[in-house]
Amino acid sequence: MNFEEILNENQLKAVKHKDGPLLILAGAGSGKTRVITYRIAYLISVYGISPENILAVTFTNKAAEEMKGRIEKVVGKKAEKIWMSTFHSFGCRILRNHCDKIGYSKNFSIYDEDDRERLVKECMNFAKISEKQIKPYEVIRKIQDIKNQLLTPEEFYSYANDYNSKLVARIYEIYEEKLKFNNAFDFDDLIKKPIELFRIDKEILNKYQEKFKYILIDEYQDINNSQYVLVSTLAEKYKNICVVGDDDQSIYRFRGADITNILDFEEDYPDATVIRLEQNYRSTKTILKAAHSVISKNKGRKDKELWTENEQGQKIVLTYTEDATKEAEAILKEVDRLLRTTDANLKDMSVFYRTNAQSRVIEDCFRRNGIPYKLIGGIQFYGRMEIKDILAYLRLIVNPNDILSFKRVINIPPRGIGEASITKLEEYAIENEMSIFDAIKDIQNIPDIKESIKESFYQFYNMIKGISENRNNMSLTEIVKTILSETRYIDYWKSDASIKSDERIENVRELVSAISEFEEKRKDATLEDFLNQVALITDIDRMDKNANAITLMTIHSAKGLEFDNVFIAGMNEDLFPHKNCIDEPGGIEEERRLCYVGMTRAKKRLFLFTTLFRRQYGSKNISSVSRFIDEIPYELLEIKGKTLIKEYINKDSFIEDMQPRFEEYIDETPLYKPGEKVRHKIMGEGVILKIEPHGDDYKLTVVFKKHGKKVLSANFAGLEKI
DNA sequence: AGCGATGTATTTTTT
DNA sequence: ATACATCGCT
Repeated sequence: MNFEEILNENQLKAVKHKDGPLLILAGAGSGKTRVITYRIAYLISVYGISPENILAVTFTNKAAEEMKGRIEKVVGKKAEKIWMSTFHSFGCRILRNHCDKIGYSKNFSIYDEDDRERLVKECMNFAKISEKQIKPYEVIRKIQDIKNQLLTPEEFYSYANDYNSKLVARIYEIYEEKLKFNNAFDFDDLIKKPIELFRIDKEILNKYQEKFKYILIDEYQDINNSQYVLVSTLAEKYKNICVVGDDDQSIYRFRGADITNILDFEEDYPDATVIRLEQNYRSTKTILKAAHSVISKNKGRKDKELWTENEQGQKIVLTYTEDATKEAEAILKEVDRLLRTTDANLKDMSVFYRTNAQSRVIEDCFRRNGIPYKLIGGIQFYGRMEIKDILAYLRLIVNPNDILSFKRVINIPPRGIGEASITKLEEYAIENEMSIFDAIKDIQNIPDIKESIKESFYQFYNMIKGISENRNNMSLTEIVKTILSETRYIDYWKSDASIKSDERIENVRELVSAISEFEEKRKDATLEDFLNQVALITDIDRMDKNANAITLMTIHSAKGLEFDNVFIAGMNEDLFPHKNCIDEPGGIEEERRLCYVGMTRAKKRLFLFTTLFRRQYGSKNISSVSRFIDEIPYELLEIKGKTLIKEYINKDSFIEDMQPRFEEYIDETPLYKPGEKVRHKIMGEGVILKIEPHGDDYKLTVVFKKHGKKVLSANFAGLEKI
C-alpha cells in the first residue's frame, strides 16, 4: 500500500503521526474518513501496533463497519481485533463484561426513548407529581442533562434550588432506583455507568488504559460531557488520542454536545499536534462558496475557508412554491428532469428537511408518481408498537427483572388483566424485593386479586418460563416464532379491523427475518446480543446504499453522508431556522451549522425549496423565506417560480405581511419564450408559439406533438422546459 | 375491561 | 388537522 500516492500532504501528516495527542480539524468533504481508516491501517502495518490496542469511536455503527472493512483490505483479517463502534456500543460492550462490579447482571435491558418516557411517567405517578406540574418531556430532557453532567440524585438534590428542579430531583431519584430494580440501562447510562465502573475499580480501568494505547474519536465536535470524561479517562495514561472534527458541523447541542470540547482540545493537551484539512474533494466551487458564505455569519468559530479543485458547477437552484404540496411536486419535477437529462440515478439523490413531519407530503408525492424512496428516521422500524411488543417478550425472557417490559406485554394480546391487578402485583414485588415472576409464584399471598386473574398471571408466567428454560436448545428464530405462536400475536392483529393491522403483521414478519438474518451472520450470537444490537441500531445503519431509490431524511441524519444531488425542502423562517431555536442563546448559530451541514452534503447540484405558505396545526399561514437563503450570494442562485411571487405580491392581503426581501426577486420577464420546447404532464412535448399577458399571469399558446395547439395558463400548466 | 365520545395540546433535531 | 389523554358508560 503506497500511502503517499493516495493522500495529500496534510492527510499524510495525520496518517503518519504516531504518538501523542492529535487534533485533526477536518472540513466538510476533506477526506476525513480516508484519513481515519488509513491512519489505523498505518499504525498497524507500518508502526506494528497491535490491532487490539486500538479503539476507534465513530458516529454510526455503519461507519464503523465500513471503515473496518476498508482497513481489513490493507491489513487483513486481524482488523477484526480493533474495537470500532459508536460510543454507546462501546459502553454496552464494557458493561456486558463488567456490570456485575456495579451491581447489575449482564442480561440487562437497554431502554430507548419510548421506554424512558414510560418509566418517567411511572415515576411521576409514584411521586404523585402530575403531568400538569411538569411535562414528562421536560423531565426527560432534564434527566438527560443531569446524567451528562454525571450527577447522582443526591448531588443533584444539593443543586436543586427552584421548584421545578426539586420536582425533577425527586423523579430522577425514583427513576434511577427503578432502572436498577429492572436491571436496565438507559442510553445515557451506557456512557455514565462505564465511567462509574472505572472510578470504582481502578484495576479494570488500568486494564483498559493499557489495552487502548491508541484512541481515535470521530465527530469530536459533537461529544457531550460524559463522553468527554470517558475518553479522557481512557486516554489519560498514554495520551495517544486522535480526535477528528469540525466545529462548523456541531449540530447535537440538544442532546448535550458541547462544542467547547473540540475548541479546547489544545488546552487539554498542550503538546497536541494540530492538522487542518481544508481541501474539499466533494463539492463544486459554487456549493462550497455558498455554504461558506452562510457559515461565516457565525461568530466564535475557528476561521477557515475550504477550497477545492473541483469545477465551478451549476448555480444553486432556489424554487418558490405555494405550499408544501407544490413543493413536493417541484422536487419531483426536478428529480424527473435529472433522471432524463443527466446520468444521475435515484440513489445519487437525497431530500433533506428540518423536521420529520415534513417527510409525509414528499412521501405521498413520490408514492403517487412511482418514485421509489427510502425513508430514514421518523418512527423507526424498531420503534413500532408491534415490534416493541415482540422485543418486550424477548427482553422478558432474557431479563425477568424487567418490569417495564412485563407491563408492556402482560395484557397484549388481552388476557383480561387490568391496571389495578398489575399494580398490586408490582407493589408486592417491589416491597419484597423480588422479581415480578417470583411475585407471581407468591400470588396467593396477594389480597384483592380475582382468582381468574391470578390464573391468567400464572399462565403467562408458565409460558415465559417454558420458553426461557428451553432457550438454549432453540435458535433465535425458533424462540421468536414460539412467542408468536404461544401468544397468538398475529391473530391478535388479524382480528383488528384497522387499516394498519396488515402493515403491523408485515412488520412482525420482517422482524422474524431480521432475527434469522442476524443469526446467520453471527452464528454464535445470543438473544442478549440481538437485543443489544437492536437497541443501538439506527435507520441509518439499516440504510441500503445501493438500492436504487431516493433517500428522504432530516439534515441531522444526513451528517457524514454525501450525494450528487441534494434537495433541501422547507427553507422557511420558523421552520428552518426552527422557531423553538430562535430565542435560545446560540440557537440560530446551531441552526446555521445545520444548514451548512445540509448544503455541504451535495457533490454536484444543490436545490433549495421555499414556500409562500406553510400549514401549522391545520391552518395555512404565510411564511417567509429562511434567513439562510439571504446569506447565500445572490449571484450563486438561479431562482425559479418568480411569477408566483409576483402573483401574490399583487394581492392586497398578502402585501401587508410580505417580507421586503421578496421584492428583489421579482422579475417581470415571463418564464417562457416563444420557440422554447416544453413538456406538459399529460400532453407531453410541445413548442411555445405565443405569449400574452393575462392579469398577473401569462396566456401561452403551445403546439403539442400529440395533442395539437392549446392555450394554457403559465402559472397553472406546470410546464417544464426541455 | 373495553369502548366511544369528548376535550386538548402539538416532540426539532437522536444515541 | 390530528393524535392522544381522559372520562363516563356498558
